[in-house]
Amino acid sequence: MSEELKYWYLRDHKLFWTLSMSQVKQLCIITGFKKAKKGDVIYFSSSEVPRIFLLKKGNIKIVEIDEEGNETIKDIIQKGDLFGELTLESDKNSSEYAKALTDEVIICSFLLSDFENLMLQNPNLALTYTKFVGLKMKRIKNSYSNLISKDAKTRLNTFIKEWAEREGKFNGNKVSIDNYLTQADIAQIIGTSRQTATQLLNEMEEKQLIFYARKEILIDDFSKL
Amino acid sequence: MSEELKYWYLRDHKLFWTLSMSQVKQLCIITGFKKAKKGDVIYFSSSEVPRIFLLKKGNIKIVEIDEEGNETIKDIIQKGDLFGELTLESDKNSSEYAKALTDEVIICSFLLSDFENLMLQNPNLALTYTKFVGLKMKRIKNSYSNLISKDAKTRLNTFIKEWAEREGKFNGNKVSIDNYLTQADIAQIIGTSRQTATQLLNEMEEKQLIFYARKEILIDDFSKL
DNA sequence: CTTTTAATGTAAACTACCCGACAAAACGCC
DNA sequence: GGCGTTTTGTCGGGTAGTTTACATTAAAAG
Repeated sequence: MSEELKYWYLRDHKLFWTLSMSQVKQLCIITGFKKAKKGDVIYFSSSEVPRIFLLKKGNIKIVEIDEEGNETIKDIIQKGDLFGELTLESDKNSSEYAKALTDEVIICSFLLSDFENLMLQNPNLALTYTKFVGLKMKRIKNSYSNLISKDAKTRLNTFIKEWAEREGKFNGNKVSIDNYLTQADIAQIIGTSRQTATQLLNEMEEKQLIFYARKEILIDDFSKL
Repeated sequence: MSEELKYWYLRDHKLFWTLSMSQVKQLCIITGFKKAKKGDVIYFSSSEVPRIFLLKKGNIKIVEIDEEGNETIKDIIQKGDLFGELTLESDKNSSEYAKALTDEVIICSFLLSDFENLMLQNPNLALTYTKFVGLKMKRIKNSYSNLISKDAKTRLNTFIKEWAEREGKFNGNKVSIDNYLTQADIAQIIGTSRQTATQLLNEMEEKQLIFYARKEILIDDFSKL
């Protein structure tokens, strides 16, 4: 990949619009993973040097393994999202890592320390970044409070709706979503067992609300969801 | 309350250590609620002008009411914590508000816009603040992922442990916590019904792990929890 | 085109938890 | 000190969702 292109990836992001080209170059991007296969582990939060990552292409999930070996999905990252040491504070005792959900994944990364320096020079960046983190927090809060108070059916429903809104291709009331998740993934996200997720999905299919396939999900009428 | 004291309340907070006195004065603190009774509503997130609040004394909870009128606890705020428009972005359609949990509550507040200006002048403040918000996000994430993957008993257990660590007075392995929560509050926090919470608390009492009273909770041996 | 592996479907037993209903106790107030 | 209100205690019936266990189907690998 050309030198210029690497920087362009960053400039492309809303967060860096206020910066000059030379400032962007200060961030000194290092990686550009490619062609990670589905299921590949691509990053550990406990990596030596704290970094911030930017996903340019593909989809990944952030998961955590607890003592008993149970995997919990922390986050789904999509094109354009930042992830990693977003809190500007490295957290040694968390065992989070990222798994590719799609076959082609492109990631930029820069050092946390470089980013901090840049923020000191450019208060506007700091402000934008804080709002950025704040937004992320708000999203997380929302999705979690859904998980707690609603039952599995409602959770699945809101998940599908949000997914469609974020990534679906709309065609009138019909929506098609590029499906890079298995039913097990979906189950994890909405906080239920794989079997219940399957049942609920089939239930929705019987009601002609959605049509689930491994590669694609079709919504017949978004307003009916 | 004396003018100087108001500013002192802010200077006292870690977040503002890097600021000069005159800078703190720019924030132009306005309120200082006092003697709110338990259960009193003291703040609406949808207030006219976006603000950030600082709790100087007492304890409050942030709750949200959904369409059906169900109350969900969003956060427990204690002495020294910031709350309000932390994301630097006002959110009109959220119906959050704060309720006093203790009888004496003192709150400082300043305008979001003043704070933003100050951050632009002082990048270091911006950096510290971002870390602050980040930390909050991490805490929220943790407590929520607990809610999802663990059962009620474990949830109660971790809640009590964390509570003790944050606020308990340790005396060897014995801990005493100043209890400003009802069992119904605790139930809300750990995401279960009041009855289940009562049962579990009594169960722990039978096992001599804790001794619950309305004003105080005693832990016989913290390491046994 | 066949084999292997991963993903989906289905069913029954089991259980943690919710919900309603009511009793007892503790606290605040006149 | 008595009285209303809030908080806590207790009991079952009902159910959503887990778990185990296995069948089937779709996709990848050879």
